Amino acid sequence: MGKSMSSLLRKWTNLGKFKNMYRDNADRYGKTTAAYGPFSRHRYCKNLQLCHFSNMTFERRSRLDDVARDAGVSLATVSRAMTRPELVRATTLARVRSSAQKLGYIPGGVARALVSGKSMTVGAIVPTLDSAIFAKTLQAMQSTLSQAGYLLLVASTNYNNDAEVEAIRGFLARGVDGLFLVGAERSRQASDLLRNAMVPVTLGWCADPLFDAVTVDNHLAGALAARHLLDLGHRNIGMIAGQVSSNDRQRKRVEGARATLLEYGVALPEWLVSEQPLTLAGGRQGCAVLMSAAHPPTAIIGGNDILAIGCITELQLQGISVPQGLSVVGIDNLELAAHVTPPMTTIHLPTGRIGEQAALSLLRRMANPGPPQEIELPVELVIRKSTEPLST
Amino acid sequence: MGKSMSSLLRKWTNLGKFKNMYRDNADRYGKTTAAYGPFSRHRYCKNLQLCHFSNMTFERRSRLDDVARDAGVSLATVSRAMTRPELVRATTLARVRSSAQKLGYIPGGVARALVSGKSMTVGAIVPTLDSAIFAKTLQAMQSTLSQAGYLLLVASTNYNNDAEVEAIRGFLARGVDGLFLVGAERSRQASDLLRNAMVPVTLGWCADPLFDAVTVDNHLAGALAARHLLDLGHRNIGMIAGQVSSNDRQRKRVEGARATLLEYGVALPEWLVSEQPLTLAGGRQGCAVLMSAAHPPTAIIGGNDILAIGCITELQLQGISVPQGLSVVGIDNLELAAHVTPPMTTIHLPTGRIGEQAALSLLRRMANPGPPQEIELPVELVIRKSTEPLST
DNA sequence: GAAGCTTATGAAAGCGTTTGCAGTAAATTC
DNA sequence: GAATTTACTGCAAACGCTTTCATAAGCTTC
Repeated sequence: MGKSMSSLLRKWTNLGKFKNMYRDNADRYGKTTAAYGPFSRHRYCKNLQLCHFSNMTFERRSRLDDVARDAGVSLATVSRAMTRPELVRATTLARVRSSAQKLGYIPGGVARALVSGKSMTVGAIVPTLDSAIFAKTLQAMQSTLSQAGYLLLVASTNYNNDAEVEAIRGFLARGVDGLFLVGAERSRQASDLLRNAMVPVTLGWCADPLFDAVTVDNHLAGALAARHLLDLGHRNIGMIAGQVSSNDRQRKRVEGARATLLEYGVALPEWLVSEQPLTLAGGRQGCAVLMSAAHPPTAIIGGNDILAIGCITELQLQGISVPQGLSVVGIDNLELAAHVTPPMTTIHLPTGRIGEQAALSLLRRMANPGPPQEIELPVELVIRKSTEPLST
Repeated sequence: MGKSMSSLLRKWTNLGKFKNMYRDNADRYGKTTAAYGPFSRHRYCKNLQLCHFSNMTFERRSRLDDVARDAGVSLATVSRAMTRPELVRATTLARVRSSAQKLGYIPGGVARALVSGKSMTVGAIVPTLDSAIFAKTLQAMQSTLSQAGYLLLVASTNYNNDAEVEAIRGFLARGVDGLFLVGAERSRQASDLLRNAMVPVTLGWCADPLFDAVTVDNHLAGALAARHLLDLGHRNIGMIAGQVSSNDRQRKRVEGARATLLEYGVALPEWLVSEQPLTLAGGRQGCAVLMSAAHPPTAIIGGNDILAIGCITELQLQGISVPQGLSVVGIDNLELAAHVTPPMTTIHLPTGRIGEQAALSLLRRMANPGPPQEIELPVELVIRKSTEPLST
């Protein structure tokens, strides 16, 4: 109806024949909108909103102009009162604040983000949230960021590169102000996205010359574990690790161990490295594999604590006591490592500090641009009761 | 300089005396903006952006109108091509898509959120990320949400009510489309905020008639643990729990255990309940406290698995073997519970499913409003090796 | 081949903030 | 008390999209 009416109108006024009549159109839009006002999407919904837990409609959230009206000032003044109170007179400020309080005003971060270009959120992409390591890192990160008024968006990839690309794209689309990622290896597509992101990126655990990074020396962690066992006299050492082809942290740890062993003339052949999922079950499975070899090792390095603890469990089940029958050393120093029986020797990685430092790095870089910077955090051997000298 | 110039101008033209000269002002703004164009904030920065890792300036991220120009269509058409491709002609669509690809266009979610009122993010607030339970829940949640195109914002409260209020406010300010919270108890301020939020809220673990919830029967979990020990003949039972005054989950578990014991005429007095931080160390400490009593219990219930595992560790250290010397039962059924020595009897809580169901609940409620709904997930006793009949 | 439908496209009006500039009230100076 | 400076406040543009309405372009149909 409305449509044919307006096409009739078009004929009558013969407007269709004119070009460059944008102003004219605008005028008509003005009138039309006013006429259709109450029925147009925006006008109609503008002051009402459906309540999600009762199907009733309520008044919408209050905006800057509601507060302005209530306080009898302009919207701009309210905005300034909110963000730069030193610019408004004390009496006005008080009036605005009490109005805001009264109306339960909550600033609209979305609009704010649009105009300022800052969303006050950073995104973190980790392989999985369901891991003590990443959980601890994210906890530290979130806590540091929130002190600076930033919120943390999280995504997990399940160690899948395509999921990572999707997550990056999603975060970029949401306009995050910074990005945290684990490891330095990723698909070409992901790298391209990051390089063109124009958003600070900080990597965790491993470094890439293109980005900021908070790292630990994974190679050294492996080396330290190996050296400890060598020092105890072990010469037949096995390792249970994650999938080295897709996990640069695990790969470097294996390489570090291998290189150190080699210094002592001890080989770490493929068949003494069992690649397993990074779970307790994986640790047990890896242990079973290694122990079923012709010459089972006298000591085992876990690529992380979870693998090492799984390994200890399996050994105990097989009736092999730790450390008398076999020494086990882990990497990470989870809280758990100190509380298993026997308390586990492991390489301490400052997991929480990685998150904290990554947050600080992001915060710094958001404030001042500059060349990429790597912060390397120290790793350290923690000797407990799961390792002992080789009994001859 | 500019200022005094313009006040001089004001005098000369005597404009100051006229009221309602907004149109006039607008005209002058128009000219002024055009004249100052290249020096005004927006114009100046509009096409350049500082690169965070090199101090160089690059071209800004491409926008809808860049793609439009490249494809030779209007901005509106590009928008439609992105979000409702069925509305544009196939050939146009292809042209737009290739332009978008070429320019590396990433949609601006912030603007999108502003106009649509949907930010495609949901917020989750948990006591801490650094806990296997919440980590697992969030992992499941994130994974379910991301399938629906939603992103997850997280915050942690460290069991602090004020932090929770801040987090809620922050999330609301960012315009989250849904909110997930743990437990049903919170400060008055937080409740008010949630009630007026006009955003779906889903609670986890405990229910509140005002909101949707995905719960487990914490009372039953405690009861099941107690009944299991009673069935095994134990009559002197202790419990290590979190702080019941501020943690409704833990409190209900204690209450459930106590009620069930009472059915058998067994009391659970205050001195047999040790409140501890929810850590392994807390579990050990709680165990030490209980075992130092005049009549130490013959069985202990852990308010969660972490406490129970800490408890087992402490017992082993004290030379008490589990289950021969003392039975221990946990609550949660973490992956770890099956892998400690001895494998631990515990109450299975569907931790991951809580996250998954909470995500689905939020997704449902964002689509259709309705009265609050509670989904209760089953709990179940899992008997392993840490409990055995009371040896008389 | 004119009239009517249907489909594709374009112009511009918002969405709720921040902020540059202009103008006005208040404070200070002479 | 007039003139000048300073402190505050207001208007409107801009942020990058989505969507409404109008029109233009293709189709049918008689």
